[in-house]
Amino acid sequence: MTFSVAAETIAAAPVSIPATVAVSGPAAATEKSRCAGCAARSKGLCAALPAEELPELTAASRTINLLSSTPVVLEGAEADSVFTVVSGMLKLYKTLPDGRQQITGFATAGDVIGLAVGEVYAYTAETVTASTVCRAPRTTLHRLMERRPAVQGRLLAMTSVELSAAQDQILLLGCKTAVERVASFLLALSRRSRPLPDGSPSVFLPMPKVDIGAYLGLRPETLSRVLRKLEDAGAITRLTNDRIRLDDAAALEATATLAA
Amino acid sequence: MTFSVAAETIAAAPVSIPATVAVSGPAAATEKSRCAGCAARSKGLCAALPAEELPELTAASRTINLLSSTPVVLEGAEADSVFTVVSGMLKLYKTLPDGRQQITGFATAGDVIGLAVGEVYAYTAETVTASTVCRAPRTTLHRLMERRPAVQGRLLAMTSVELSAAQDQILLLGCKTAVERVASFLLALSRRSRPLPDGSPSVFLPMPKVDIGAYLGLRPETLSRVLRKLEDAGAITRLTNDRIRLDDAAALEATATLAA
DNA sequence: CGGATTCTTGAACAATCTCAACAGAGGTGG
DNA sequence: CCACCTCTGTTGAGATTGTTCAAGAATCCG
Repeated sequence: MTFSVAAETIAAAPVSIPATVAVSGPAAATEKSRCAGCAARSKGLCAALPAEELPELTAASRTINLLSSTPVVLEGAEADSVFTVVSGMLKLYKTLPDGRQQITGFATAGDVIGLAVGEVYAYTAETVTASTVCRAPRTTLHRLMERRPAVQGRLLAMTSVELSAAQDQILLLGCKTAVERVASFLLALSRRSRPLPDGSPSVFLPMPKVDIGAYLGLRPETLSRVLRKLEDAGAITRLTNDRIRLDDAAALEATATLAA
Repeated sequence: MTFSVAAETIAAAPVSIPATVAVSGPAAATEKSRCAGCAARSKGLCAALPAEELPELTAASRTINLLSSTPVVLEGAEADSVFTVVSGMLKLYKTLPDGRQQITGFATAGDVIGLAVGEVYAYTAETVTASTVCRAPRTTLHRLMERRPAVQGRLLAMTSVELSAAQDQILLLGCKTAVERVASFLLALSRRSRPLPDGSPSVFLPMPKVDIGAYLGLRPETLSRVLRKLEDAGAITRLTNDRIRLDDAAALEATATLAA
């Protein structure tokens, strides 16, 4: 269940977009205001755009609503578009020839997807929940960067942060044990979440356990066992299937072996 | 291999530089020509600099010669300088409180070291062979980027390539077996090396086996066993302790389970 | 040439994975 | 609104991979 957003439809489609509920160009809202009223206006790359650039971007971009489990970019496909996540969550992953998959990250509102070094996408991006993304041609981004150094600067900053996160993940995958990985993961997520009404930190995990495992380099069975262990130790409580409360963040930090 | 971004120069010295063999300011060569004649002039960030920027860079930077096993930047220390590797090889690593180390990459000529997202370095960089690096104040790099969008663009490109490499490493650490990791590593290195006189590809491994292990998420014992296995299988030949010839690159590729 | 470090090899051990079965959650259709 | 079906998640037991510990060999450097 998703719904459409706005209006026009030009939409070239190099990457197939199955399960799309709606593609919207300019329509519902005033064309000129689509970007201005966007939920991601103040995030990611768009935050670096002055208001006067919005009309061109609005004209060049399309908002797309997607159901869950829908691929947005495919590893190896020609990289001609970039996407900004407006809402929802996507998983980014790489696949080995024999089918093994490694999730390199999860993208949420404001994150940019589809930046490629070469001609093709380096990873596949797929929605894990119903999501809204905004597509723009790669050329538009390039033009914008030439004209606005601030955009390039913002992109550099975002890429640097991602690189730093990737190196943390390398540390996690290369050195840490299963429990340490899970504890680190929960803590990292909790820093980006709002605490529960009662003040205790919690994390929202809309993605399936297999995906969390694929992100942490663990099998879902192992993840399940580790979560049980943490729960038995009183460090966490599984409130629902997709929400965990951190009862003892200090204990988690102790077992997470955070970087020095 | 990995790397960092680029650098420029003025020279303050927040990080101690033990074992320095020689620090050279403007002196050996004509001051105005030091950068112009630098071995890294056409590499990394410097490649994006027009000749007219060189004098300022030369004035702001210092060339430093270092023995092996010498730290250049320390994880957690104030990040006020950036370095460009002129020659030699450095290892970049992160350390856990209990001493476990994960090497995130090796830096060679042209690579930039010390770019930080925040106020402090995110990793330690240490020479693995005697090396020459060029130090510049972070502020000089920032000034240069403002004045020359091309420099920022180059930095973005380098960072993007690094990010892509980091994601490949995440795939390697998260999914691959020991043999697959070693085969992938050897192949990756061989792509950047010159083949032997007889035409067969080979790789130069100046770093100790422990470091290769720390890069691949393996113990040195495991690495040793894997190399023996590959040698027994006829895929490689260990010419010397630091040079391996790839006798059957196709077999290595088959066992490397390269990304799709 | 000698001491020390690095590398290699062996054997036992531990962590994680694999396989398999069951339980629970969510969605569908009656 | 409930029953059914399927997919996801959990749990157990055994198999594997890679690690740990320890000793011997090779290499490096002075």
